[in-house]
Amino acid sequence: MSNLGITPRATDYSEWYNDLVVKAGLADHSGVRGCMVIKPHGYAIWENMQRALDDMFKATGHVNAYFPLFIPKSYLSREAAHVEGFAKECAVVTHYRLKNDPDGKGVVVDPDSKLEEELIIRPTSETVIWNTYAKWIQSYRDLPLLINQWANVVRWEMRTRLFLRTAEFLWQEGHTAHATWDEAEQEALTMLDAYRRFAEEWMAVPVLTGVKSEGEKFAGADHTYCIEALTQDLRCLQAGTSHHLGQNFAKAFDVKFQTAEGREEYVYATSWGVSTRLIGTLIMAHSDDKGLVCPPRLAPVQVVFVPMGKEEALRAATIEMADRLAGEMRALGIRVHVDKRDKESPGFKFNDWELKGACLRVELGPRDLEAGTCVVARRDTGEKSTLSLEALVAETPGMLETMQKALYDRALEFREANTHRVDTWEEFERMFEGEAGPGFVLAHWDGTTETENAITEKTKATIRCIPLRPLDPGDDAPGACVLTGKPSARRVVFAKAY
RNA sequence: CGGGAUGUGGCUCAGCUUGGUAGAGCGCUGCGUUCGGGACGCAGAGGUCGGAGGUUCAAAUCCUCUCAUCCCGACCA
Repeated sequence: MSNLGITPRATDYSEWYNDLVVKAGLADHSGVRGCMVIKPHGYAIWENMQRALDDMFKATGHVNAYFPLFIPKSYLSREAAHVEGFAKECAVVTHYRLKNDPDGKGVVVDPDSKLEEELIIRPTSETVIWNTYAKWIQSYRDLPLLINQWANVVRWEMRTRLFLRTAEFLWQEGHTAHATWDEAEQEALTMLDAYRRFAEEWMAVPVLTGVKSEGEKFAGADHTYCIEALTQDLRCLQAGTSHHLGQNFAKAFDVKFQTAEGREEYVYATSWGVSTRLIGTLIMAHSDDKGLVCPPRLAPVQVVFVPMGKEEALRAATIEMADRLAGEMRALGIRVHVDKRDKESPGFKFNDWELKGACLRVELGPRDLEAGTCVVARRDTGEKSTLSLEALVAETPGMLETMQKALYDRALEFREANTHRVDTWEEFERMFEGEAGPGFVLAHWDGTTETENAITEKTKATIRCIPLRPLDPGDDAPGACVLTGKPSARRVVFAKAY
């Protein structure tokens, strides 16, 4: 009995998160340290995300390609700043052969198979890609080069959380080359905006867009843009990044092109990515103590039918009706499931599908069949309504849209209620006291890394971003740094980060 | 990489102090009764107690080493 249900959020938020991910069948811990198994139900969310994002990339002129998993060690040494960022968490391949253990059972690494040059499992692909682009780019006519890849990457993390931080994760990385600084800048901003739209329109998660401070930016970038989401436990979750790499990688890999005027110049670059972490973001934005609440546009199961009936014949009749209606919904492109399990009671199925995040549940019993009606329950509000069977299919898309919008509105309201403006150090410190985060705290900062570090050391708060647009017109007015009192051009966003 | 904890059927755990040849609940399989908010009865299957050494007539239990996982810190999409 005690293993029914999940830990309530109020009891322990991270236990709740773990329970939800595992019990809703999204992912599981694997036997491999730091790595998770993404289960079919979780992978289905990822597939829906991939489809939507990929369409956005294609619509902005990008094409997909695939680059190697292995990176020769020498490549990584080419761009110094970038190495510094990743060196501590790289998996390294040193041998290429196993042999039977001469002393017993099992296999051992064959010492004779040592690689002359070790291979690094990509923590990100800039180096392989720029090594390749150097061969592809000669003329301004080869630009811009707009390529994306869907891939796995490995960062040897010490502490892992399902979806949020694992040693291996799935993501998408776009890598583009441009003739001018401005064009690369435009690209970085375009993709940032694609991420923002994806978060808002598909995930129903409002995000802040901004630029990272020097300390928080991608090592190797000139500057880094990001989208930042707020979780239910009032922490900040970086959901996507878009980097203007300047000419850093072009210089490191000698990627030059000839301009129309015949001059030789280094190209300008961008890279941008989002990962399976988005699934964690989604969960922490909308879900509740009953389980997953998934925005309809990404939900693997948008509608679930629970047919019921005491006697065999009645049950058969409700199943038949459910199948018919489900067929009509599928024709409209709705993702439907008919739960025909015989051994589970309707009550069990209700709870089970709430756990798994089906958006709408259609209860179909003998009494409904007789009356020509059904009961529809909405996952986010729990609200139940009785609909006629004739109206059901036609009204479903509208109900899904309503829920999609309601989730966004609720999340936005939540963020607004948890965004604070703070002007004194006393108040700032108080906000970050205790375990729970305070949400977003907008405060003035003098712009120096020293102050940023000092604030983080004192409060555990980090600068999540410098907003591109003020959330409130007043946020862009000059003020005095919350710690040092030195001049500040605008408010920046502080939060406790995941 | 530091500090703490835990490894016993698929899952959650008891047994370990005081060594004597392995248990419960859930899940699973079969049959029957059930079915509008987490159903029930009966009958079954399933574990060399994380691994390797050691002590002992005898080890899940005691000792040593090792591996793995989880929590708390430092680091991170």
